[in-house]
Amino acid sequence: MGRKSKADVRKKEILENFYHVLKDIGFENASIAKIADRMDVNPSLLIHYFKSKEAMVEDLVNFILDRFEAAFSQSLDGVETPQERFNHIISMIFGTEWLEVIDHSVFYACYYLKSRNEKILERFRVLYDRFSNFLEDEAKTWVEAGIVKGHQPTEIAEYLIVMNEGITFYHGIRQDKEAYARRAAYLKKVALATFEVEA
Amino acid sequence: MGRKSKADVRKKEILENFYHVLKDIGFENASIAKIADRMDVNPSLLIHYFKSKEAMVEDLVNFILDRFEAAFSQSLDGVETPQERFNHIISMIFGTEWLEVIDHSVFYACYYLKSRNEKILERFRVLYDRFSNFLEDEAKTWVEAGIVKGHQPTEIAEYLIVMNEGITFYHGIRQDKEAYARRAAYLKKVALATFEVEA
Amino acid sequence: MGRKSKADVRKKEILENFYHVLKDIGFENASIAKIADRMDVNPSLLIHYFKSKEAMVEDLVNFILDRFEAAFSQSLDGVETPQERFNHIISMIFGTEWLEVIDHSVFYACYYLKSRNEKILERFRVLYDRFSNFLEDEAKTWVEAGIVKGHQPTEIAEYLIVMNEGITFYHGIRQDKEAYARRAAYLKKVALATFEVEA
Amino acid sequence: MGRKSKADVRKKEILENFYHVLKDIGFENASIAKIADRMDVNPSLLIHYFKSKEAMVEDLVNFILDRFEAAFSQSLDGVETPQERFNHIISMIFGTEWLEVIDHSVFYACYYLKSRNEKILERFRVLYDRFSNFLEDEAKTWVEAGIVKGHQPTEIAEYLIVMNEGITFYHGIRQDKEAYARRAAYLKKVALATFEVEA
DNA sequence: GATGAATGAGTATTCATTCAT
DNA sequence: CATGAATGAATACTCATTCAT
Repeated sequence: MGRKSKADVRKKEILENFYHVLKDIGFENASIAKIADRMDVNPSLLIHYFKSKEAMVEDLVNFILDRFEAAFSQSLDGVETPQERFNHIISMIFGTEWLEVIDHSVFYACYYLKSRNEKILERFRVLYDRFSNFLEDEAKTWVEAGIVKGHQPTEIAEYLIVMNEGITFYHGIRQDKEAYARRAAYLKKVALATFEVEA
Repeated sequence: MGRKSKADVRKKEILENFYHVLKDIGFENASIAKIADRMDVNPSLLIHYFKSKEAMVEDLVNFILDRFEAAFSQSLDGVETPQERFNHIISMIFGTEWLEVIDHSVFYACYYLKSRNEKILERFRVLYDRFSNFLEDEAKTWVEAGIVKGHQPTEIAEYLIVMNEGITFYHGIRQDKEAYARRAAYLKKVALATFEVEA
Repeated sequence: MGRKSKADVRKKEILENFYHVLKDIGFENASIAKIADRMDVNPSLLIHYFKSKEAMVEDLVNFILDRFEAAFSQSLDGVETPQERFNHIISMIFGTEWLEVIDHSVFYACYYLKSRNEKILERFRVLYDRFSNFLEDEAKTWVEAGIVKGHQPTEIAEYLIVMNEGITFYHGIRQDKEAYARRAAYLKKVALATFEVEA
Repeated sequence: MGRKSKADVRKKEILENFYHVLKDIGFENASIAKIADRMDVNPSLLIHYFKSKEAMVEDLVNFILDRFEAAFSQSLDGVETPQERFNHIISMIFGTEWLEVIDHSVFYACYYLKSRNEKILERFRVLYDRFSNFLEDEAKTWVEAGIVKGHQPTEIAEYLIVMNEGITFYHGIRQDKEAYARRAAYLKKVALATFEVEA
């Protein structure tokens, strides 16, 4: 009902290009002119669609965080039993595909921006609220099914999020695929032990 | 012959001001002119000392990461037995004083910069190498003293770092002191269980 | 769709002002800001049209050398017989109107620039190629009509150019109208003798 | 009597470096800092010796024009009979060694400057006065010796100067050694014919 | 919907220069 | 003699933005 207006398509296109400019030349060098250059259009066209750069940045954060959610929920499509879903989610939390959804540098640029812009902070909160609620809901089924023991669903959710963020952050410095794999494997093992999961 | 060099003192002073400008108005709004304004000196003086803004940013990262190290090692001064050191370090990893050493927004601005500047990345590596080695050395004494069981020193070090970064990152979004305390307490409890520490 | 382009008109206007700034305050003092000041517009408007100062300078050289050509060919309009054209051209080569087309100081600033900018050098080459070819073509008709004797058209062309440049250069130092006239008269007489022209 | 003060030596050294900076990066990019860089000294030292940049530029022009005179008179050392001196001077006027004394770009930068600085103009006048007087004196001996006929010494001097400057200027655009040689040979032949010199 | 003109504030950096040491 | 601190004005250029077309 109500197909996307041309403006929405154009805006998405612009954000796509914005993302790539950020990836290519960095947050500090990105500008409306550079994005327009990349798209071969006039800079004022971007202002026409977004009113201001700030609004554009806010929309970009939405755009990027949406991608995260989409990638996450998409990859769980069709996975149905609690046990399967548990395995799948654990694999993702300690896995590497995660990192390829959004460029590391762009993601942390957005994360930084949350400290400077209330709307962006709010958007991050929504994302992590949803993520946390989602994991909590999942954890309930795991507890009920006896897959994990001895922990509250809320606790499980937070544990997984913290682990995931910690690994990602650390990997940003030690960009070594093997070390990442080794570290992730160890932490996954620890997590399974913590939740008393049987091998 | 020649005028006495004030470079070291002056540079430090400039970096101090740079840090506060970043904290106050953000990375994207900070400029040489703004720092100079704050110091009531001429902008070209900053260039005189640092040659370029890029060099200045690099030095700033050093300055900030040095502070971290200093704060950490200082707080352990005079703590001597393995047991006491273990308690102390665990308290810091899961504690809150950590967060007050450097402004959250400034820290993540620096973290972001590492993706764009090889020298900054290297500086981060050095910091985490040292941190990791330090924790590893500590962990050896804990293992030897039978305080922690069933894990390699390297593993223990990485576990603690990942936990600490994950909590910090997450707290950046959920800036709620009570939630932080609850979460940290839970994760600390889990950590102690993982390492089979007796209460 | 889009706003009507004023670029050609505006660019010419800017170059005109650039020329006058150069004439008034010299190459070493000329700046985008000074030109903009003179035009009562914003400096960034000049960048808007020329992209960079270097491009602007290149266009200025074109603009100035175009003027030379225009002045030269214009002054020959309607002069038709070889003999009349010969007289006219000799008058110009050894004449003074030449000097008033472009300010001496600006011309030599451009000439200097050719050593530093390949495009400008090329533009000078094109000018002198055309000038030389033009004189050669004229010289052919002079030889055929028996006006000049004993020299190849190419030689005649180069002789005249060298003479003209030499006189101009020398006059730059000895800025004395009478001395110039005397010198030019003498050299013209010599030239006519060289080419065996009957008085 | 009175050996050169250290200041004089140092000043010469600075001018030497100034000249090379001009040659390497051009008049528009040269600065006191760049010269000091090249010499590995402090910029304020150059000001210490020359009081201001303008004075430095003026001294540079002197320095360069002195070189010209020195090169010219040196090359005539020991050449004694009028006929020999005539041959020698004609060779130089139409020769190529001339061009190698001072970098073309630097020379025309100085020539340009004469339009902007009265002292520099005056220095050029002195040079060409001397040059002209020198050639006039020589020409007298040539006339007396019957080597050249039918022209006044003053005329001969001016003819030679104009020719020389014209060739040099033209060569700046058509930087082709062979074309230069051909052109110079032709103009030399014409000059000898003009002065009725017997082969 | 899209362009290009125009602005005005801002950027980092360079400049010549002065002065204390 | 020489250095380095410090200034203040200037540089080309980029920025986001507005507005007319």
